[in-house]
This record gives sequence, C-alpha cells and structure tokens, in this order.
Amino acid sequence: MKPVVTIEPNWQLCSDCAVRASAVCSSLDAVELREFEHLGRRVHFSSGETVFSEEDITTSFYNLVEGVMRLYKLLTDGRRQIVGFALPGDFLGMNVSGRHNFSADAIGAVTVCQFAKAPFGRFIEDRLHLLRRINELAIRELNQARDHMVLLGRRSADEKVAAFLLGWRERLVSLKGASDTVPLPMSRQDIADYLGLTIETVSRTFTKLERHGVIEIIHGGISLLDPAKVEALAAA
Amino acid sequence: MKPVVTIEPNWQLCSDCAVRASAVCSSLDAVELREFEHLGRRVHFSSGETVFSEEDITTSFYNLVEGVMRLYKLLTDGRRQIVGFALPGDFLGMNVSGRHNFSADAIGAVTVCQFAKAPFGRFIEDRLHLLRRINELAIRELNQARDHMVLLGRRSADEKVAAFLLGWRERLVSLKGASDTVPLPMSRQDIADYLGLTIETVSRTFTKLERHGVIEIIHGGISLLDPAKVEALAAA
DNA sequence: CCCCAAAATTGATCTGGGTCAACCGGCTTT
DNA sequence: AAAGCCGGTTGACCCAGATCAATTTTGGGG
Repeated sequence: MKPVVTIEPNWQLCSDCAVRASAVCSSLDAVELREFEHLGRRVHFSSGETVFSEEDITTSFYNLVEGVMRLYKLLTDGRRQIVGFALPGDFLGMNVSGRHNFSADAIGAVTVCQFAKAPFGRFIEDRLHLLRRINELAIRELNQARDHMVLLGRRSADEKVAAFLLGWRERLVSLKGASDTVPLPMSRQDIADYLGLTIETVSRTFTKLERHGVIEIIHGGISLLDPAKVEALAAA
Repeated sequence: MKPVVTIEPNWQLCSDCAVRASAVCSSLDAVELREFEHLGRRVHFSSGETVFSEEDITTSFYNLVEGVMRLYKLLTDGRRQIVGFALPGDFLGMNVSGRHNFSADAIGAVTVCQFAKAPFGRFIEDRLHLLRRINELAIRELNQARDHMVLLGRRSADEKVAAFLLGWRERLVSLKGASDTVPLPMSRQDIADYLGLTIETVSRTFTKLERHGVIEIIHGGISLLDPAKVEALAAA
C-alpha cells in the first residue's frame, strides 16, 4: 500500500467543519476558532494507509473529520488486537510518553485535521476549557475501553458479535441518524480482531444470525431485522 | 460482609502522606496543599468492603492511600471482569456521566482519601496544573486499558498469567522497590476474572510454571525464580 | 488444638471456538 | 471473456481452556 497522501491548501474554515459540534473544537469560541484554524491542516489518506504507527514519536495530533479508522496493536508474531474504530469527531494521538501507543490506519478514504504537537500544546496551555474537553473525551474513551474489556474477557462469540452490531449502530446514530441498516466499512478480519475472534467465527455467527431471521447480510453491511432479538443476544 | 467503615478525625497532613509524590496531589504547591487538606477525609475500609458500585451516582472521588482494590464490572448473570487493580496513589471515580462506571472494593484493609465531588470540582476549576495531572493519569490508564485489551483478546492462558505476574511486579517496583518475590494479595478468582480465565486454569498454570522451575508458589504470592523465562512466556 | 468454611489444587471430561482446507463469487487485469 | 485474486463462506476436525467433581490446604474462631 503506497502512501498517496494529499495535503489540501488550508482554505477550510473550522466554522464549516462537519465535526465542529462533536470534536475537541466544540469547546472553542468564535475568536479562538479563528486562531485554531491556522493550527490545523487538512490531510487526506486513502484506503489502507497508515496515519501513524505504534511506538512512533508523536509529532502530531489528529482530529478525524471524515471516514473511518482502525486503531490497533500488534504482537511481535503478528497477532493483532483492534482497540477501537475511530469515527468523525474522534481526537487521536494523545499520550503521555511522547510515543503513540497504537497504530491507526484508514478504512476507506479518510480526512483528518492534523495539528503539530508543539503549537497545539501551546494553544492548549492556558485554555482550561479545551483541556477540560480533552479530558472529557479521554474519560469517555476509558469507559468504552473498560466495556470492551468485559466483552473480550467474559462474553461468548454470539454475544460479542451482537454487542458489536448494536454498539456500532449506536455510534452511527449521532452521525447519520438512527437506522436499522448498519454499514460495516471494515472487513471481517477487522471485526474478528476487534472482538478477539477469528474471521471464520465472525462469518459463521453472521450466517447463524441470518438463518435465525435476526439480521440480513447486505452488501457492505447488515440490516437489523429484529433489533430486540439482537439486544437479547448481547445480554448484559 | 458488613461495612465497618472507620472515619478518622481528619488530623492527617497531606505533607506526611505516603502517596504525596505519586498521586494527583503531586501537582500542588505548599499553599494549595494546605487548602486541599481540608477537602479530603481519610476513610478506612476493611477487607472485602465495597467502596463504590457501578451505576451509583458519583458523590465522591477517591485517592487510594494504602492497600489494594479490585475494580470490576459485572454482567447480569454474575460473570465478572476485573478491569484493574488499584494501588496507593491511584485516583478513582472520575467519570463523565455522573455515575461510576465500575465497582471498587477493598482487597485487604484499605485507606482512601475521599473528596466530595462538588468541592473537589470547585477546587480544580481554575487550577490548570491539577487538571493536567488528572488528564495525564487518565491517559496513562487508557494506555493500560488498551494493553489489557490485547491480553484479553489475543493471548493464551500461559501468556496471560506470565504477563500478569510481570505487570504486577512492575507496578510494585515503584511502591516497594524491585524484588523477585511478588506478593499477590488478590485471590485466584480475582486473577482469573482479571485475565478472562477460570480459577482452575490460573491454578493449573501456576503449578505448571512451578513444575518447570520458573516460579515458586509461596505463601501470599509467588517468587520469580527465572524472570527471563517468564518474560519469554509473556511474549511480545 | 480442633473445627469448619473458604480457597486452592488436581483430575476427568466436555465443548466453543480455533485450525485447516476447500470453495464461492464478485472485481480487476489482461 | 477468461484468468486470477481477494474477501468471504462453509465444512471437518481438533484442542485449549471450560466445566464438573473431588480432594487438599489454609485460616480464623472457639
């Protein structure tokens, strides 16, 4: 996968930004936003490209503006655990060691708002509300991480898949509105690596759910025919 | 387990506090510390007592001063996932929903420094450095959470146990200094629920490691006879 | 010191999900 | 339009770790 990074001339305005309301920048007022605009640079990545890698020195932070990314960690022997999928509005790259602690690559075309670390750090410096916002996002992610630990450690394959479908749908609600048709831009392998399963088990579980009339497997996603049943399967 | 909470008269001084250097309060100067002292109240819990429960309205934050706690989430059918063990210096209770997102109880006797939510929130309000410190702790925890996801989703029982022993030892280093004798105050069930295994598998893995001369099971813990071998087992 | 309950270990057996392998179908390349 | 490829599905079989079932060990209280 050869990098085909495109850097647009930075004529975008934050005020027009699609993720203005949900992203870190939601904590900025009009004046700050003007200054903030000069800090970030829109960058495009095409499908499969890596935005940053685990252990890389952190030189930038990223605000995902458009598209989907997979965030993952690799073991030396190639086993992979996807620790999350990023959606528009997600803020990536915060760490305390100066190095990224997971890798991130694009699933389909992606647009990010990239901030160089130092100027961004300076901008935050004395802006309590922005730091608060970042803190809030971190805590929110921490909760998600803990929920996911429960899923990985204590749930069966069926429960994992059901919980994944519901969780993913839920995340899409705030972006595209509620729908029982759930697009799944990521591959079966991605789903497997997110749920701590194999690709075969994910595939089999999907077909099982379909045979039971609970979902329908459609091109590029699934359709929830019986959301209540899926919720029952996901247990809790 | 009947609560036997003891609240000491609040004559403790933060400046004498055992966790002064590592806890949130490490970001406070002498003057602030004086004010901070009046905010917190030392509370003792005895073994097995619950400090707070998942879904409870958050009324306080806690700074663990002495002892060990297990932090866990339960499924409705009783399955439990321990999402972490807390050690002195750890700060507990931050959340964004107003409710705790996991339960916490004492493993052995515990002392915490308890802060009522509202005054603590007011104290933070305009203290950027304290918020920064809290943010740093949250990000650190997020990294640990992600590492743990890899363990839960992608590692074998042997690797899980080996990684746990090393990780736990590592955490104790900064508190009690380095040692190949690793105290394990938590039960086998706790370890199992932390690693996403059963108690039997944990027990068997310990005995297997002991048979291979890699560890020795001692009273209240284990001794690492061959740390290098354990590291090799933990892989990655 | 003895008793009892809880924790831990050990053994026998079972099974959910992994592994291995074949196959299918839609896209791209030529 | 044939060939090849890649992602996904399906089937057959296997095994790591769960489950079930005894013991054994530990620890606290009288």
